[in-house]
Amino acid sequence: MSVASGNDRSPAASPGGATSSASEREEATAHDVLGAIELELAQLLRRAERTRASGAPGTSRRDGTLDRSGYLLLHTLGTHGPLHVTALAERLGLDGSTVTRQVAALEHAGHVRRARDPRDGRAVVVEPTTAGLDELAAHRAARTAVYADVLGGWSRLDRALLAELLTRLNDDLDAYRHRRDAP
Amino acid sequence: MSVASGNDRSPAASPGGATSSASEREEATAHDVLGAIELELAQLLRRAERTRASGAPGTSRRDGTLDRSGYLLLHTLGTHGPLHVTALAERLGLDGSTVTRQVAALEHAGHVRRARDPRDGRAVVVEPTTAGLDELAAHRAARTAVYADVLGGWSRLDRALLAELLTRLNDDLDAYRHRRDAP
DNA sequence: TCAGATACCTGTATCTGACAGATAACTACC
DNA sequence: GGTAGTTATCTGTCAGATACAGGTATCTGA
Repeated sequence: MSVASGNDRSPAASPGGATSSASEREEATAHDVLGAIELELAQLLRRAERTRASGAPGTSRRDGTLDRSGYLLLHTLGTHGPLHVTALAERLGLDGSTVTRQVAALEHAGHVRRARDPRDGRAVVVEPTTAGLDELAAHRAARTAVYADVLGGWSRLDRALLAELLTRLNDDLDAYRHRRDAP
Repeated sequence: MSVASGNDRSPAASPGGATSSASEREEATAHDVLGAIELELAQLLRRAERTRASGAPGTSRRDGTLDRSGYLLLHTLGTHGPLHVTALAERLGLDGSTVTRQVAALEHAGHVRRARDPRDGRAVVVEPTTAGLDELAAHRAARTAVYADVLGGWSRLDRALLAELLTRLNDDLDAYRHRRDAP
């Protein structure tokens, strides 16, 4: 499990020229690490798409269980309490129409309740039902169990590191997105 | 706020083993960490899906550039050399039909070349073209640049840690998938 | 009151992938 | 050789997640 053993002889992209100074060599290394992160993330994401399509880890749906979108939406509601569709979209980083559909699906499954906001006739307050929260907990436990299996060989420290680094990565990706959207 | 303060993240025993009767507390903590990992990954993956749909980081297509699927396929070819469709599907963890279509798209764009295997008339050998490899390198540079921006505030050590942990995570997810498929 | 902003919903399109079935080619065995 | 079974690929069809555009209802301020 050597550190990022980049067994990756991509035909190009090698910073040309024999490196002379240490700083140049360091930059090349930094670049490689970024490339490795980029590649690993791409692979991770594609794998996840495949996983979602088939029924592997925590997926099922159509029988009342949650897919990832529903899971994250419900999780947001469970964490922040009842929210408007717009607020959900904002927190989830999604288009409002997408959230509308996800909420509709969750409502159909009995996981959330929708109600007009009495103080704003345009707005809809989305609130988790008890059944929804139960399903959320069960789903979360199932997903966590999968990761307990996947990460069975990891030390506690490495798991903690992964959790923290992923959190930071998410935060920084979020910041990046905002940086790009705003200006 | 570097995570890797003590640079020994080796699978050594948990530091501060002073906790004696706290096995219950430790289990709860371990569970929380798994839950955090699970949640962060779910968020990461969903974010990526959104990113793909809009045009943010490394997406463009239709003008000869690569989407993520094409990128990974081309990368596999660049790393392993010419491969059959089946071998590609196996390495990418995808259904053969999916690879067929991705290869067709890449061929249309001039990024790969297809040829019947002379030793097996059923098989098709997929090979990257020079243009494809160039595009791969350019694409990879662009994506790497995005991550250089996203991870701009990270220490070199944390980046290296992330790269390693992601690599291990991918490997273990792969192993998990095989464990589930085979038996 | 009326214009504009806001919140949500619906219609439509795209991207990615899977599964099932069709076709062509190879392999074994009699 | 002929026939059956296997394998490699392709094609048809479907589903999920999401975006964008446009529509309707509602609110807000002058």
